[in-house]
Amino acid sequence: MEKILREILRRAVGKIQVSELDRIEIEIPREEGFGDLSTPIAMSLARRLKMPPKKIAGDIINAIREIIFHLEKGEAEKTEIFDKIELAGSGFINFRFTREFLCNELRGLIGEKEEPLVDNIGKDKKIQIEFVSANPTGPMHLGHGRGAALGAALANLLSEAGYIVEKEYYVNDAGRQIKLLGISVFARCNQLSGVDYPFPDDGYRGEYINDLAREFMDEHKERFMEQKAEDVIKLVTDFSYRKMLEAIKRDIEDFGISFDSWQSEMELYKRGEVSQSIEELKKQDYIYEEGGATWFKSTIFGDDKDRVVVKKGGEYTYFAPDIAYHRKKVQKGFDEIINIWGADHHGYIPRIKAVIQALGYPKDSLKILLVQMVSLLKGGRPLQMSKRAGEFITLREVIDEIGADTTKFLFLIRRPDNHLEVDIEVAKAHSHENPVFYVQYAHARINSIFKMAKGVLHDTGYGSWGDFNGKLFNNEEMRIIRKCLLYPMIFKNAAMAREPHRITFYLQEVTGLFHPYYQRHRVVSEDTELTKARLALCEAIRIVLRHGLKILGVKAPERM
RNA sequence: GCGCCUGUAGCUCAGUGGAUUAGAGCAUCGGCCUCCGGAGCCGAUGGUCGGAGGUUCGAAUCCUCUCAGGCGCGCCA
Repeated sequence: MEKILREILRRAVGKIQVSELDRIEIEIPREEGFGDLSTPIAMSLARRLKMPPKKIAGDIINAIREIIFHLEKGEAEKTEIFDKIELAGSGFINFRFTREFLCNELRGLIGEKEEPLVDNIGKDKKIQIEFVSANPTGPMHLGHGRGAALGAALANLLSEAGYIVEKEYYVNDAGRQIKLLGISVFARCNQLSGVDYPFPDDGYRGEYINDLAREFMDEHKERFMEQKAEDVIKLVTDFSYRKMLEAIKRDIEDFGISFDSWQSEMELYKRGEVSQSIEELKKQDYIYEEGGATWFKSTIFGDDKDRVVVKKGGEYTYFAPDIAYHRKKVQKGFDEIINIWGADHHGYIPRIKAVIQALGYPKDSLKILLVQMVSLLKGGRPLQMSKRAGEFITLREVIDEIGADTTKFLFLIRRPDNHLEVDIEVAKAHSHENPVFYVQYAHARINSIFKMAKGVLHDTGYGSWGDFNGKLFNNEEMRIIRKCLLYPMIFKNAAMAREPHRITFYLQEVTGLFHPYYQRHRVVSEDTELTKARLALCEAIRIVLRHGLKILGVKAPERM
């Protein structure tokens, strides 16, 4: 429905002005009463043409009338497209489609015509999305979970939109945090065997550290006793980090998401890519020495200050492998790189963007999405978590409590850069206050309608319900059909904005129309013609629900 | 001190490169069960879009200042 309007507008605008227009804005009006679709294009043109918007809008409308007159004359079927085209407000053009046109579009949506549900806007462009990348020094927490849900949904969204997407997890398996994990576990091991050993001040303190220590002692007690402390620490560190990474991989699997690539930080060191990347920057004169340290001139690209890459002692900073990592991303030849980070890392953005530019890539080819914190409520009251004691609510606990599907949906219900509150009482509720349930229930309900309808239609000798009679639809049904037909546009906008939460919102809107409708009207009745029409409507809803839920990574249950 | 994010109905939040008469869900109040799943539905109440200026024919949206909350500002990761 958007496609045809866009084409008509493109031609109409071409008629009234010479220069090509880069963008034709088509909006979904705020209020349904305004029309099915609208365009503020006359107002955007007003400045350029130095003419009042209303005059331009009038000209465009006239041009459209001419175009569709020819269009309709040319076509054998002669379906009129617009029911109403009107100038509104200070220059909006509102369009309302005819019932015939909409029903025809509905046939397309439910698969009576060979058309894909959504446009290919990616055109095989390559995008990498890096997300989660939680340090393997502890279990995944809720923030990681939100990043995971977002990254996976974004990947679904973009690959469905025709992009080639790679999902990557960057494993911080080198560096101080891993060492600290090892020492923390080592200290606990000592305590287990009755040896007094100082626990590091900034060590990891969660219960899982004790578990790791116990596991290690069960498996390697003899080595712990016999070998030198230095060697044992190495062993413990390696053991602990592997166990944690395994645990994270299990969390991710049980959350129902997957990665295409696991990039190890250690490997970047081993293959010399860290030193190579700094050499490369040096050749381009972006590196200098000062105070015994090696600096990257990130200020050239707008960073607040230059950043140290090699410390005075000759050790690399955390930033150094990140340079190598982003160089690797660039070398892989993606058209766009998306990093999903916790919002507390926002201060890191300018220096990474600087790296991208120093490597000769445009600043905008790297997009960093920030994910804000998630706080848990129970019955409206916040659940306390004390980070100090190393105790926080893990993703696994929440999945076990409310299920992976519900968790994903709720993580995608808000814009990522807003704080999110999840009330687990609500999340567990099997009622309309639980938005996940409400949406899934609609799908299950439609399914059950179809199950029932199957028998009825066969009994009356009618096979397909695809040849429905659109004249039988009432206003409420037309409203739902319009909503369903907007899906491709919602999808496209969500994909272009890289914002999966728009799908979540849309799904709630569709189901918000369906449930009341269901309450008022029987789909399956003795009137076979009417039944067929209503089934077509249900099928349209079912299709958009399935598609949308698939993007979110949430099951569309046949029954609940 | 500097930087980033947020501030829209009692609560949680939409509002897509200004633009038509500010929206939704929940909560609250009042209704609805002969019927495809009541795990539901209908109706009502409710906002000077944190505040003040400015740009504009027009601002929740852009600019400046300001208030409040969160988060960052290491040769930590």
